[in-house]
Amino acid sequence: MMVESATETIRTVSSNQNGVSSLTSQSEGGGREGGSNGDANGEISPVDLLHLQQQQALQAARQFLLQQATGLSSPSSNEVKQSPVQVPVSMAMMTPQMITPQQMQQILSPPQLQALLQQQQALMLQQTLLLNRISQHDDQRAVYGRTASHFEAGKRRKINQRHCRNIGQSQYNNWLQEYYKKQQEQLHLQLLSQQQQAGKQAKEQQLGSKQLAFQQQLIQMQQLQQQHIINLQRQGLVGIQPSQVPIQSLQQAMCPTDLQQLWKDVAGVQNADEPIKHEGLDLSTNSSNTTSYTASKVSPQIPHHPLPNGQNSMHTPKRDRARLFEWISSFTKGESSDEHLTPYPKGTPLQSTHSSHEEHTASHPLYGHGECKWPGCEALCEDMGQFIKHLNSEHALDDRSTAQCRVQMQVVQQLEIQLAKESERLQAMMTHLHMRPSEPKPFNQPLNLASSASLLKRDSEPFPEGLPHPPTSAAAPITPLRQGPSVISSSSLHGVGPIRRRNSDKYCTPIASELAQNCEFYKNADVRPPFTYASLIRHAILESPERQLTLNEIYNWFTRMFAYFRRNTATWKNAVRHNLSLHKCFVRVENVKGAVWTVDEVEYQKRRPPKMTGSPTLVKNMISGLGFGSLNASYQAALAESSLSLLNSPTLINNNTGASLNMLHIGHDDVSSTVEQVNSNGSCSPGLSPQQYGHQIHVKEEPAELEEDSRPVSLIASVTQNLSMPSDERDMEEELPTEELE
DNA sequence: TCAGCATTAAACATAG
DNA sequence: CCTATGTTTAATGCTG
Repeated sequence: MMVESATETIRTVSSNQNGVSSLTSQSEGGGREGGSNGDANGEISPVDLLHLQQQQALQAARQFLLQQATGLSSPSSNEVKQSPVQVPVSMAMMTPQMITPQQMQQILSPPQLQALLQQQQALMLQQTLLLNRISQHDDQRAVYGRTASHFEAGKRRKINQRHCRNIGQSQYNNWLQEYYKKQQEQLHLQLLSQQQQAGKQAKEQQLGSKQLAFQQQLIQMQQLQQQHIINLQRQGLVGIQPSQVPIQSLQQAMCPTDLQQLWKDVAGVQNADEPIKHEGLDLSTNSSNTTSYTASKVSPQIPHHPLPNGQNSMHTPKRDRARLFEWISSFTKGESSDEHLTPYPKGTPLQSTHSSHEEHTASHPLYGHGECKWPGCEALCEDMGQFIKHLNSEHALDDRSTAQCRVQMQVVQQLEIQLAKESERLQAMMTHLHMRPSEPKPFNQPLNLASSASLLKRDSEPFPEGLPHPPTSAAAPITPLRQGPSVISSSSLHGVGPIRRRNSDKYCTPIASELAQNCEFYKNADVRPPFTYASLIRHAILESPERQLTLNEIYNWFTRMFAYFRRNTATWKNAVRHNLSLHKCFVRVENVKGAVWTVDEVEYQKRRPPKMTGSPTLVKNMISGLGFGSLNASYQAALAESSLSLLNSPTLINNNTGASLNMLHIGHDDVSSTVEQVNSNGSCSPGLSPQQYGHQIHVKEEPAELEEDSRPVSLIASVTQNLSMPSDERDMEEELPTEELE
C-alpha cells in the first residue's frame, strides 16, 4: 500500500511538474495544447488552472494598461468604485488560512490584509501569464512591450466576458469556458481583486510613472510566480479536486508547515511590495501618499527585497540566489524538524532508501540509469560529466528548481506521513493479531485463564500464563489473559529486558510462536531471548526432525537462532549442560554416534508439580513459578490439531484441556510452545504429540517418578491419541527413533 | 521472610 | 593431556 500510494504521489507530482513546465513552454507558443494536456477527463488540471489564471492575469493587466492608457486617474472610475465593495466580498470569501501571522503583522488592519492577499493572488495570476510570455523573450522589455500592446489593444470588459476572452489566445476559450462554469465564483472573486488592484494601480499611474508602475507589477508578478507554481504543483501533489477553488484549494491542500512557509515567502513579497500594497489599499480606500511608496517600489532595484523567490525567475541575482539557498535550507530544516511525525527514526525508511539509491547511482543521487532523476526531468545523460552539465544548466538554483525542490520535499513529507500511518496500521494489525493471534488456533485459546484456571489444578497455570508473552512479558505480565501474545512488535522490547528473565520464561511458554514470529529478530539482534534454557533446549529438541539432538547440535541451534548466544559461549553452554543434566525432562539417550538428548514432555510439564494438585491458588503459583501452563496448551493443541474438526471453538479446547489437565494434573508449561510447534508445522505434528513425550518418558530411565502422574499422563496420552491418532503410531515412533538411531 | 526457580560459576568425572 | 560431554554443588537473583 505504501509503495503504491507513494508511487502514486510521486507520479502525480511529476506529472504536475511536467504539466507546469509544459504549460510554460506551451503557453509561450500561445497554443492550447497545454490546456488539453492536463486532464483528458475534462477535469481541471493544474495546467488548466494555470491557463485560467494566466487569462485572468492578462485581463487584469489589460485593465491596468487600459487604465494607464486612459489615464484612469480618477478614483471615480468604475473600477475604482467597485474595488471597495469587492474587497469586502473577497474577504468574506477568503479563508483564514490565507492569512499568516506575518501578514497580520505587516498589515495595518484586517481588511487591508485581506486586500493584500487578494492582490497577491491577482498578482500571481498576472505573473504567471507574464512569465509565460516572458519566457519566450529574454528581454523583459520586449515582453513588456508586447504585453502592453495587448493591453492597449484590449478593451475593458465585464468580468464574465473576460473569462471567455483571452488576449491573443482565443484557443483557450473553449476550455476556459468550461472552467468558467465550474469556477465562476472563484473567478469572480479573483477578478474582483484584480480589478481592485487595477484600480489601485491606476492610481499609481496618477502618480505619474505608468511604465514604472507596470514594471513594478511585473516584478511583483514574477516574485509571486514561484508561489503560484508551487501551489499548482502542490495541488497536483495533494490530489485536490479540480473542481475546487484553485487558490483556496491549493492552500487548503497544503500542510500547515508548507502553508506557513509559503506564506512566509508571501510575507516576504509583501514586505517588498508592502509599499505597493499599502499604497494599493490606500488607493482603494484612500488615495494619499502613494507617491512615496510608489517611488520606492517602482525602483526596480528594490534593495530590501526580502523575498528570495520573488526574484524574477529569469533574472536571479547571485545574492538572491544565496537567499534562495538559504531559504531552501531553512525549509529543509523545517522539514526535518517535523520528522517527529514519523515514528521511525530519521533516515530510517526514506533516508535509507535514499542512501541506497545514492549508492546505486554511484556518484549522484539525481543521476541514474543514464538519465537525470530530477523530478520531471528525464534528460538522458551519457555520463556523469554530461549529467553534471545538465544539472548545472537545467537545474540551477533558480525559482523553478526551488519550487521543484519544495515539491519534492512535500513528496517526502507526504511519504513520511504515509509511512507513519502505515506503520501505525501495521502496529495495530500486529497488536491485534498478537493479542489474540492464535485465537483461531487451538492452543492460544487455552490462554483464557479464567476458564481453564479453575479447571486446571496444577496445570491451571498453563493457560493463562503459559501462553502469555515471552518477550514482552519481560516487564511483567500485566494481564495473564492476554499476555499470551507476544509479538514481533514486542520483540523490539525484548532488548530492554533484563538479562535474566526467566520469569518471563514462565509465561514464555509460547516459545514456538514467539520464535517463529521473532525468529529474525533474535537471529540478528544481540538480545537475550526471554526464555529459560530449559525452554529453549526443549524447543530445539522438539524442533528437530528426530526430536532429539546431541549436545553439540543444541549448541548449534542456540547459536543459529540467537545472536545473543554467539558470544559468551562458555557461560551459556555450561548452562545448557547444566540444564540438561538438572532437569529430568531432558533425557539422555545413548545413540550410535554417542548420546542424544530428548525431551520428556510429561516430565517437562510436571516439573513442578508435586503439590500442585491442591487449590487453584497453589496451582497458579506453581504455574507461574514453573511456567507450566503450556502443557495443557500443548496437549490441547495437539488434540485440537489432530481433531480440529471437533474443536471448533476455543472454549471446547480449553475445556478439553482443562479436563485433561485435571485428570492428569499435568503441568503445562510450554505447552503453548508445543502447540505452537504443532501449529507451525501446519498441522499438529504427531511427533510432538504428548504421546510421544510420554514414550520418551518410558524410554527414560526414571519412569518411576511418573507413576503417579503417569496415570494421568497415560490417560492424557490415550485421549490425545484418540484424537490425533488417526495418522500416528507415534508410540512406536518415539522410541523407535532413538532405537533406530542406535 | 521464605520457598522455589533460573542462572551462573565451578569442581569433578568420564570418554574419545 | 586435551577437549567435549555430563554431573553435581553452590551462590545469587528474582518472583510470588
